[in-house]
Amino acid sequence: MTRPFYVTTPIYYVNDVPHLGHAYTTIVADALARFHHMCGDDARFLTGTDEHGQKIVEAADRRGLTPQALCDEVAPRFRQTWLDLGMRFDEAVAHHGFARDFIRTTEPRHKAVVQALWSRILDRNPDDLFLASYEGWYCVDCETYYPESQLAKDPAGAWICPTHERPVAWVTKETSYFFRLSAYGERLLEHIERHPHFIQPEQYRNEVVSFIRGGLKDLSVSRTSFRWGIPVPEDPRHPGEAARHVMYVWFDALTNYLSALGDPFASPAPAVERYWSSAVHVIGKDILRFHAVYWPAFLLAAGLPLPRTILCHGWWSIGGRKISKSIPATRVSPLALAADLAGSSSVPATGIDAVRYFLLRETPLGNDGDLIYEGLIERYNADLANDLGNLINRSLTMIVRFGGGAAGARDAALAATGPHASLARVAVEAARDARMALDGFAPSRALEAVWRLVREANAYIAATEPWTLAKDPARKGELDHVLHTLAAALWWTRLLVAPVLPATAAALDGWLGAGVAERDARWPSEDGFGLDLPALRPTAATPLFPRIDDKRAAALLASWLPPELVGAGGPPVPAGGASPAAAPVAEAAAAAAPLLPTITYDDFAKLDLRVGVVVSARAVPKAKKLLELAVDLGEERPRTIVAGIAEHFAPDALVGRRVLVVANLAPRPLRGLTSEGMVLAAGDDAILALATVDAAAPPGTRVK
RNA sequence: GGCGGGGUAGCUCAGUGGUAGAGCAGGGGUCUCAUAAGCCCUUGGUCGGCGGUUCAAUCCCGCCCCCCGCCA
Repeated sequence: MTRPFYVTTPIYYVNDVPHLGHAYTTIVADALARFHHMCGDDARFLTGTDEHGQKIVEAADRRGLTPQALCDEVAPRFRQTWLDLGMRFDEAVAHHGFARDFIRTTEPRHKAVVQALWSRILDRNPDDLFLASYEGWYCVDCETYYPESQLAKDPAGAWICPTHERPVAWVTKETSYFFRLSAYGERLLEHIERHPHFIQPEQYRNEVVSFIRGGLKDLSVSRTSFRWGIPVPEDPRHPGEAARHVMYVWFDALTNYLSALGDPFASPAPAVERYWSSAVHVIGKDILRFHAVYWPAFLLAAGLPLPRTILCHGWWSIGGRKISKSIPATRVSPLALAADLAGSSSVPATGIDAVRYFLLRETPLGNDGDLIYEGLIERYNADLANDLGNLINRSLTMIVRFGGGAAGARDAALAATGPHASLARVAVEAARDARMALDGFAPSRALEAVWRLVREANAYIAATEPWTLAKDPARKGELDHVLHTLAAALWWTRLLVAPVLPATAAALDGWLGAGVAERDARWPSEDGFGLDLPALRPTAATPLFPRIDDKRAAALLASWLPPELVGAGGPPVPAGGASPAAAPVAEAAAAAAPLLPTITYDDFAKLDLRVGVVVSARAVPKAKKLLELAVDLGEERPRTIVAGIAEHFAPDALVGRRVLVVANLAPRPLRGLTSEGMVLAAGDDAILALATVDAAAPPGTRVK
């Protein structure tokens, strides 16, 4: 009997437009499900949409729709996004080999279980659900009451919710059902104590513990102010009262994890019994408390087992800016980003792989991440284009060219020696380390481990030089072994990257001619390197991850960064503090690099800036970035100036241009030349433009 | 204010009681199967600050500063 592994994402608020934050959570869960399936576990994946609550009613009213009609219209946005990202639902078992489910809280199967859960709590612990009235500030978006100490004020002096930057409403004396959360503090602490992996990573565990120790307040779990929710079941203690209430959104929403498995109180309840105790809830840190405190308390009250792990991750920001409605540029569409990255790839779906790779590799799970577009391109080029994509391409080319399309033949004696043995050792370590990392929910570590194999395979090619072997018929056996080993390295790479890079794995299957369906691919066993190859019929590949050259990088950056945010990639904007209304402007201004310390006029006067005219320009041999310029400053002879602008300007394009030169800079030896000054250019890491003058000032003219 | 996490090379991060590592970026070299990719070599750090324990601390203890989070 295989081990069950049940992984869930939060159900997303149905009226949201899917953005990178949603995609991150879902991709983490998806990669874990794929990994566990490959390890032979009985994996199961769940995501869905949260469709009840007052804010849905408001949104529907604005559009003149019924709440249900609105939900039916917009719920497919999420489903389709995950489909577009390669996660099938209907035929999931056929494609991935494991079950995927998409649940909506308006489905009958969900409502029935929520009501059953409520009734069960009422049966077992009637005191845990009681009527009381309350009043206070309420944020519709959070579905939560707040004391004034936790609220902020907008410029007009009105209280607003700090998370949603939206006015809170004063709700008076509404009678509602309360859940006696205060009775569960000790039991929750005990569970957390006994199950060290219940809340991960550990920083969040500590947070929850201290929150519980601070004392738990009873929780309002129903509403009478709107009807768009799951009705509270009849309460014999208060005839007629229950009919006025619908359930508090969190009681409803959290229960999806269970309702997707069927009725937990039915007998038998096969899916619940099989999967529930293995549940891993992947969540963002904003909803930690609901998952690590409220949800387990509900379950305890109902006498149900708790999920295995609450896996909490950080937030992504975009160029240092929190993802928010007020800054549209932060609402990055994962699909649009993937399409941009795919560019001219022969396999467009690898754009999705690139996004998945970046999100999982860039930042350790649990930490906040920041998407800096320059960094995205850098990582894409370095890891995916140069290392992985190029490895795939060059290896298959050689297998086809030098091996006639056969994957060669293994030579056991040779395999135990030199670079052959070394590659095998690294492969085994990569498989083991990546497995341990993913078992421990550390995808960034796992990818790091896998890339040790990718690099070693590139080094293996350099060490064995198949092109040299191919010239000497006497070394045919050695060549065959090298090609076989390369095929083995590709095969293992294909397996190890598959949880994160499914499209890459599929493309490799095609090129390798491996007759193994995705659903049957298994995580490599530790002693199988070179021995576990399926029958292969390799064919030539085409570039999977085409390198993004400077020109395309500039175009992509220009399209990603709207004009008002150009300069992003600088220091993050300080969180909080600034008043929400003023935030966009303040953030745009703050995006520029911080100023250097103030200098005096005397400091400035030490600079001798001159207008120069470029007389000639040529690339400095063997230097990527350097141009050797001859610049006329009106002196006896032109200055030689070595400038690091070769990646952005062709030599010919510079001749005749007026530039600004620091003329009294101490000469500096560079590449066997002596640079006698410095050309001013705009841009920090990436040069954007040369500084110049707007009229034909003669060479040597002082600038101040 | 309380609690927690963190402050290590330009960037993103590992790490250990014996005076530090990886990837990227930078510099040099080199092969040609390959996406001007790869491979090899290499420059960078008083491991936030000050004390203490120790033969020895970046790692242990105390105080302080800064950042982030949760709570009040």
